[in-house]
Amino acid sequence: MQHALTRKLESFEPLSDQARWALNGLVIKVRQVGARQDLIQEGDKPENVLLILDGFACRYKVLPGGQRQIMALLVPGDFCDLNVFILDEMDHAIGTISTCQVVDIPRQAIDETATHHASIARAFWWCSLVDGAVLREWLVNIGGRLPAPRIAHLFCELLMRLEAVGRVTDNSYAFPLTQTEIAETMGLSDVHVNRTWGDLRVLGLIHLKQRVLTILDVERLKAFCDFTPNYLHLRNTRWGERRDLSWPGRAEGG
Amino acid sequence: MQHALTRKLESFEPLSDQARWALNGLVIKVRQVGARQDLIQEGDKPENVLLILDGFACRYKVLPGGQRQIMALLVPGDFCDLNVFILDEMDHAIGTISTCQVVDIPRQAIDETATHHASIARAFWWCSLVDGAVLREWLVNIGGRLPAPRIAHLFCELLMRLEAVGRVTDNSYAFPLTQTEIAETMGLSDVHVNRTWGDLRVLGLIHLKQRVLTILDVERLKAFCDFTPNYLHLRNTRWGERRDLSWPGRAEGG
DNA sequence: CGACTTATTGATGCACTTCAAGCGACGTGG
DNA sequence: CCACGTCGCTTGAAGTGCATCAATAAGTCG
Repeated sequence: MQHALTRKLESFEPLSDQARWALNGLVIKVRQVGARQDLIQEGDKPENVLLILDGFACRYKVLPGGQRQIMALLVPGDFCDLNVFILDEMDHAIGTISTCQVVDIPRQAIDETATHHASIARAFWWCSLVDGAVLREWLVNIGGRLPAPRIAHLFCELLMRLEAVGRVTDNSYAFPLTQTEIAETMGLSDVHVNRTWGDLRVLGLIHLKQRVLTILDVERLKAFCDFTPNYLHLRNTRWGERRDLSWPGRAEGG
Repeated sequence: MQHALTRKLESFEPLSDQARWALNGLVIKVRQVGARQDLIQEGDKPENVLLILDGFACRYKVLPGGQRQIMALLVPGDFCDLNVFILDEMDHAIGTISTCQVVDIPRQAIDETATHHASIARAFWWCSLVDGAVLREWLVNIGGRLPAPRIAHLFCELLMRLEAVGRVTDNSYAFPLTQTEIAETMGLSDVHVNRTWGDLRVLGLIHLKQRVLTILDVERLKAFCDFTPNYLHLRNTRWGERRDLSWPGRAEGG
């Protein structure tokens, strides 16, 4: 079975067998990390690139008041930082939310793979750009949307991102965040997240049981929060419009 | 006089004369754009990279309710999008705030310059990474800080970013944003921005006159909003800690 | 089973939004 | 040259959405 990274990259553009094989070559040294552990701390200077193979992690900063702000959720197939080594040191921390399977990929291996496979280099670029786009959408979400659609938007986004890596069945996916952690990502109090959550439940939009979230009515949830998936730039999935780019045989260096 | 881009890149690492010369070669086809004009619209597929040489611009999205959310401020030396052409189309718009001088740089020219000058390629990478870091800090700002420190933080960040491109004198810089535009970046109402602004003024922290903002007490303003400049990853300016890389005589062309 | 974390609910208060009106600066046209 | 419109800033008043504090219930892990 192909792992999350390959699936994700192929939601951008198809890969040759050689490219897929090269990607598999990156995934050695898998390790298991428990929930709520730091993978990287602020001030670190990581030499390896981290890849999340399974589980949820997050980027976060802690404000002087002690409150934590989560800035991004990392799901299977997501890189922690493809090119941090250019910077002097990490300006934020990365921690697990659930138990995670993490891969340490030497910087050199990334570079070499990208050099030998133009399609992978392009796909890595695409990852970085989409990460930025997601971040911008989060800013819009927090800055501009009311609490209920704000939370709903997160659920919609995760539905699509997890779908792209094969982690969704029947509009359900594993959702390990506590309400407090949702509050930390959404700039709300945990109490208010709870009440808003209740509203969404009453509206018949979502259902949560044993850390599995089910979207009861995808279209209604999307309409509820004005979810527009263009910022995820998926084009090769059932959500992304499949464009007629008709790759003329991809010219893949193999 | 060297332009903003060169200055900015040199706040990351020093450049050779050849590299500086190559950068100058990118800056042809300068055009003037009036205030409050769109440079790029959502859905566009730009072929050129835009560089802001002078003035303020912003990234923004418009929510269905009609409200605008500004997601980033672009100041002299900032690229609009170094690598958008990998994506299918723009997921947000870019518009000017003040009158701007903009350069259209063909994608090919960017690629060639980066290929021939490793230091420039690295510096371009650094630009992208810092853009992301700024975006994350904005998320923390909007999600976690109260209105007064939130606005103060913006002023601190602009002070340093503009300082890096030589647009600050005596802790003053041109500040063309209206209070409504500040509100649109901060996720606040314009009325509340006005009141909060008044608070900052009463505290003796800032002073605005004829679109020139003066930070009256930089250290106090920084302390007020817990400003930590590490996320800007400057190391070659008077703010960034100068690391003992021992450049043999700054090679400051001037 | 007992300790601890997570979810839920109530009560209280204030920070922020919204609506609304007035003011100064600026530009335009009669 | 002054009347007028527009735009940005300022201030007031009113309502409420969200945070905070607090206590209980439900779930989870040893």
